[in-house]
This record gives sequence, C-alpha cells and structure tokens, in this order.
Amino acid sequence: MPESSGAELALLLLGGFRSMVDTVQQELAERGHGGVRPVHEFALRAIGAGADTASDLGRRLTVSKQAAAKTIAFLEANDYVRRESDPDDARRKRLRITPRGDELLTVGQALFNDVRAQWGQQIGIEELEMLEAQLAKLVDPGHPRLSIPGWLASELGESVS
Amino acid sequence: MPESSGAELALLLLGGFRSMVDTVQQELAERGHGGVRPVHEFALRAIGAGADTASDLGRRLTVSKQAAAKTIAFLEANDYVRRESDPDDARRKRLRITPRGDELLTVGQALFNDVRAQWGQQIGIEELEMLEAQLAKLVDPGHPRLSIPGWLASELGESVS
DNA sequence: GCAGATGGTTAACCAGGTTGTCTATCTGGG
DNA sequence: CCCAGATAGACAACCTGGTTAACCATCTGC
Repeated sequence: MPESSGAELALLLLGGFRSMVDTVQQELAERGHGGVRPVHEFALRAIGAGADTASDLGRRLTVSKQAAAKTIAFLEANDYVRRESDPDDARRKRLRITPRGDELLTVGQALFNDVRAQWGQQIGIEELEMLEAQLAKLVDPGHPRLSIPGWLASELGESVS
Repeated sequence: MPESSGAELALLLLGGFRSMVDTVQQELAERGHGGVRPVHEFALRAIGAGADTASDLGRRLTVSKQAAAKTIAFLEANDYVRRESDPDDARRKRLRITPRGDELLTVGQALFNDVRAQWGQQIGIEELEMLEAQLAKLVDPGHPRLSIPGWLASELGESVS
C-alpha cells in the first residue's frame, strides 16, 4: 500500500493542529502574552461562556476540579481572571475575566483566524471550507469522551462579548 | 461568524487526530497490546526506519535523548525492542525490533488504515484523498515534529491504569 | 595521545493531569 | 429546627512525559 496510510493521515492532522497552535502561541508571546498556552485560552473561553467557578470549569472541560483550579491559578497569577467571593454562597469564588483576559481572547481569536486565512490563501478558501466541512462530518459523530467538540465547540463559536 | 473560526479549525484537526488515535489504541489493547500509546508506536516506527540508538531516536523524534531513553525503556520492558551492545562501538546499545514489535507495527498500521477506510466510507474516498492532499500542502514537511507536547500527551494517555 | 564530541545513565525538576482527604458551607427532609 | 448529605474549594501525594544538568565511558581527528 502506497503513500496513503492511516498513520500518515493521523500525523497530518496532528501536524496541522500543532502548526496552528504553535504559530498562535508564538504571536501571542510577541504581544505580551508569553507563557499562555492553548489550554489557558480554551479555559478562559469556557469561563467567558459561563463557567464561573472552579468546579464548574472542571465540569465543562471534563477535567477534575483540582485540575481546573490549577489552570485558574495560572490565569489569576497572570491577571487574566479575578476570583471574588460570592455574596450568595460563601463557599464559592466567582470567576471574572479581567480586561487583560478579554484582550487575550480577542487577540487569540484574531490570531487563529489569521492562520486560517493564511491557509485559505495557500489552498483556496473554498477548498479550506470543504476541508472543514468534511472534518466536521468525521469528528462530530462524537467519540465517547471529550472528543473536544462536545465541550468546546459551542463556546468557541461565540465571542466572549 | 462562529461558523469558520480558526480556533474551531484547530479543534477539528485535534479532534480528528484524537479520534483516530483513540480508536487504534483501544483496538490495540484488545489485541494484546494494552498500554501502548501512539508515541510508542511512532517511536517503534522510527526505530524500524533506522534509528538504532537512543540518541538517534531522540533526534528523529526531536526529543531529548533522555526522553527517548524513557520511551525505549517502555518498549524494552514490553518486549517490543531489544538492546544489544554494538561490537563496533562500546558506547552504543543497538536497538532491534523484536518479533512482537514487528507484530505491533503491522497491527497498528492495519488499524490506522482501517480507521482511514472507515472515514473514506463516511465522506467518500476521493474527498478523503483530497483532504489529505490539502493537509499535506499546509503542513510544513520540513517541520514534521512527531513530538507531542506535554499538555497534549496527557490527553493521549490512558486513564485506565 | 589527547581534546573534544558522542552515547548512555542518573537525578532533579516542571507541567498538567489524577485520586484521596479535609474543611466550610449550603440545602432539604424529618 | 436540625442534622445528613451534597457541594466548593484547598492541599497533598502521585503519575506521566517531557526538560536540563552533570557525569562517565568511549570513540575520533588533529
């Protein structure tokens, strides 16, 4: 069997993902957001989409609340979110995105879109859209756990505004 | 337009990769290769392709020789490779794939191809081939890092343990 | 023949996840 | 009204894959 091996396809997909993410990460670093990784941006997006406590964020990311807390710790330490106590429930620490956090989301989104636009130039926008459509057909039929689209696609669609 | 955000595309790529890899990994486990993860298979492939020492493997996977050594340790412990001393260079421990390792490669390849074939049925084989061709155009072939970043590696890990 | 490159090992550490345990705080049924 | 149980969060120990750094043994080239 010649060049079209399934393993190669897998590597292509991973390579594509990495390529996008690496580019965005690097540009982000050059814009004053060094150290930010995709996982942080995704978490921030989930917070923007309504996950206002650590436990809640954990649920949305299908990750333990402790893991979510660690991510939040990073976001707080870097002034992307603030944690303020909830007057209605003393157990909770409500999460609020800071202006800097908003800025990160905006810039991040724009950078991802830039990469995508770049790709569109390389292979043609229509081809790119077809690629997306077909990938969506293949990926969406949800794999059991956290095939990503489930927990993120909705949040990703909407801007944080 | 939420429809075509770059971030979403990135997630689609990741989702596609994960989807393939999860499937293969699961099938592998059912065929007596439990605990094997993509990184192991890729490493084994690299060894098969000529990486016959730990340092060499590290270079091919763009990973430190120490990291490569850890992977090799797993492969050796599970009887996928053997390490034998090199008569021509006492520093080296040459890597040789065992029959079981060969079997893993064969089965793994077949499983990946199965998934790919499945995808071909879902969206049409021609469409799939086009998708591959375009992806290949986009992914820098000179930068084919196989290495999986830590934050992703954990996602690829088995939660069974 | 020796300086320097190279292979391998070990150790300390990091990042992000996990589970388990503990406290404080809500909440609902008797 | 009160206590059992659920929930939020914090902390600790541990796992997995990576990273550097340091070190020894062994080649290699001038």
